[in-house]
Amino acid sequence: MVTLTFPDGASRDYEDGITPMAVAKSISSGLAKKVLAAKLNGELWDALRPVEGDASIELVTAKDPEGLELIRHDAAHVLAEAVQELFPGTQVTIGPVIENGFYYDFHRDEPFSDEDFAAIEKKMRFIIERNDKFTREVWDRNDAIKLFTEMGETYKAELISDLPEDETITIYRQGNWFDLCRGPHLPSTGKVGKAFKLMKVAGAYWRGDANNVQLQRIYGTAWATQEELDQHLHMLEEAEKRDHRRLGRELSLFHMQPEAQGMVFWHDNGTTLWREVENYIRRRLQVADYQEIKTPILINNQLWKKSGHWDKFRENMFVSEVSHGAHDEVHALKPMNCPAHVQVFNQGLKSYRDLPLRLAEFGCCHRNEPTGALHGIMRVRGFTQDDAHIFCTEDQITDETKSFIRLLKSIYEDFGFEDLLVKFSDRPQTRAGTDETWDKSEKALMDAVTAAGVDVVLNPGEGAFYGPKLEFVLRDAIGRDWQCGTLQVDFVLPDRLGATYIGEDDQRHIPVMLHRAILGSMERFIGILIENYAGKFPLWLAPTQVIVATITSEADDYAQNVCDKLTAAGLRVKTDLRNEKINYKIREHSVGKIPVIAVVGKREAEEGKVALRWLGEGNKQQDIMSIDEAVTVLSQKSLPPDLARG
RNA sequence: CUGGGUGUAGCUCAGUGGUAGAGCUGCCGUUUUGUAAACGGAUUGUCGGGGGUUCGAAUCCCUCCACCCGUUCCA
Repeated sequence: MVTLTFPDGASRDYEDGITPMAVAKSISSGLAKKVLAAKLNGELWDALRPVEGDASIELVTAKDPEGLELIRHDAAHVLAEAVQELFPGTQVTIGPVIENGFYYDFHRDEPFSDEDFAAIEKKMRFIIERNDKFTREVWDRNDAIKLFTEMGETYKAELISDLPEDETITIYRQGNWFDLCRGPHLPSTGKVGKAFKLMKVAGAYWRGDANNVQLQRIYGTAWATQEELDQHLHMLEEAEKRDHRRLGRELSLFHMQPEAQGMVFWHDNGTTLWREVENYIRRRLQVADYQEIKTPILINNQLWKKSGHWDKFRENMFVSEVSHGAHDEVHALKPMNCPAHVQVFNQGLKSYRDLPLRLAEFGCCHRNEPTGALHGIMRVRGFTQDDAHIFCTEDQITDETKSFIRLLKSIYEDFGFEDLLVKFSDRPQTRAGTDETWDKSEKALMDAVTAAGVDVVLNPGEGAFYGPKLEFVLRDAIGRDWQCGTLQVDFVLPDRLGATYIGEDDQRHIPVMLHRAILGSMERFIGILIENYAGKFPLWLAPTQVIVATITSEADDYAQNVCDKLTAAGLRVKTDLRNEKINYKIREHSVGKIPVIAVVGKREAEEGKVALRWLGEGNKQQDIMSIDEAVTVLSQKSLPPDLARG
């Protein structure tokens, strides 16, 4: 007899060896059809595996996150079986569940291609149709290794030998096919359903190590229902439509070309966007008591040797060698701004009264990233950081961090990002500084985030070698995460570069340096803005805010007059006097994502009015008003959020 | 860095050994237009670069480059 307790607190007795499936049947046949697995005392359990003793039980269906994971996991198994049937000689390795789906890594000499997908999917559907039961078998370790070795499945055999001694080795069977697997699984392949799709094939290393052989990874997505699959595919389409590379071209924001790989040619529109973002940050920093500076891009390698970059970062730096008659000089483009900022700090004697000293720069950095790492304007070789270094005492770390987080959150919110994830990375294996220093700086940082009321996710051992760091990740309009801001505590660099201040005790002390960025890089952040807004920028950011479009050429002079008045009020305005129908102009500028179209025809010209049409899905509403009113309304609405707050 | 894919007009793409194409954009003309595409016309090319095979190459082979998707790394 076993006693099972249900989530509602009720408990029932069942005979020994009862399965969760049988439990479900005892409740209702409808539930029995839906049940995929169970949670026994919180542990996921096969629906067909007998219960071992008293437990709390929770039945898992496709509606539960765990149920969806099982569907994806089993889809991976079905994929593996299908592939092995269609491509004999292919070895299986691992096939985990990932966000939105699953993948399976195979070893096969010939490449898979997208064209194989149709056949594989067909075979998968066949296996699912067949509805084979998943059965769990516990194996002796050596027997299992022998089994897989004899089958030629060397990867599986290797996996088993590397499992901890006390681990139970389980094999799951589906029909004639089986796989090493911890489980649990669905009752049968049929429960995987039809809402799956193979997405792409890519290379991946065995155990993620580039020194190992390369495997072929087939990615798939799987969902509980067809609707969810469709929704997911739709989201992907939406992401493609928002792709900043596409919008960058369509809206003429920027372009890139092979002669300057990983560097951006900003066009007029993109530059306007940049300038608005930069000016906004500049205003925020000014209020937050930062000083803005500008330091050289090209610096002699003597400094990089002192800072340690020449040792640690040389392969990522662009180096310039120039011959000056007899002697050569070696310079490098700065990959970071910090050493240069210390040089500014070092000018003149600093007192403790000068601290905290916050030096900010829109610093243009270059890093020689591998080609494969580049991606549009999100990951480039030449980028501008909204960088700053706060020189302070150890006691000031907490307060500085607190006010930094407050500033960062407020800035993200102004751009429409409400969701923020903060990662806390503590001491790495190889590090500089004593344990006491690390204890102190980690505590100061942690106290600060707690005081700022932010939850953090621990990222153990991922800190910089010179100190712990915070990483700020924001979530965009379609649910994607982007790492932008960062704050790093540094006890090393100020020491190396000889930064000191005179303390209250009249002695020289070494300041702590906080490296911090909010947007991260202007390029990436603007890329994120493009995708987040899908090119439909809020009025204050829009490269062109208003188009004055005429209905007939009789209104040309009047349109120019309207344009002049709006421009004089500081708005970014263009006229469209072309010999085209108003329908044509409205469509074109709507597609061009211009926020406001000011339509003027004979009527408006006679009455001294404008008809404002706001960008929006199927928005036909227009506001008719005098020119002066339009100036007032548009000036008000185009204020950046910080200025709008007054 | 490694695996796969792609590279043809400004954009999206067709063209698999025999005279380089379509749609959209742009340009010119007609149309003076009332809220998401008026009509007509002409033009548009180192077929990613280089080399090779062939009577003949966008097409086959070699090589280099860039981009895309993964992996990795990061701002």
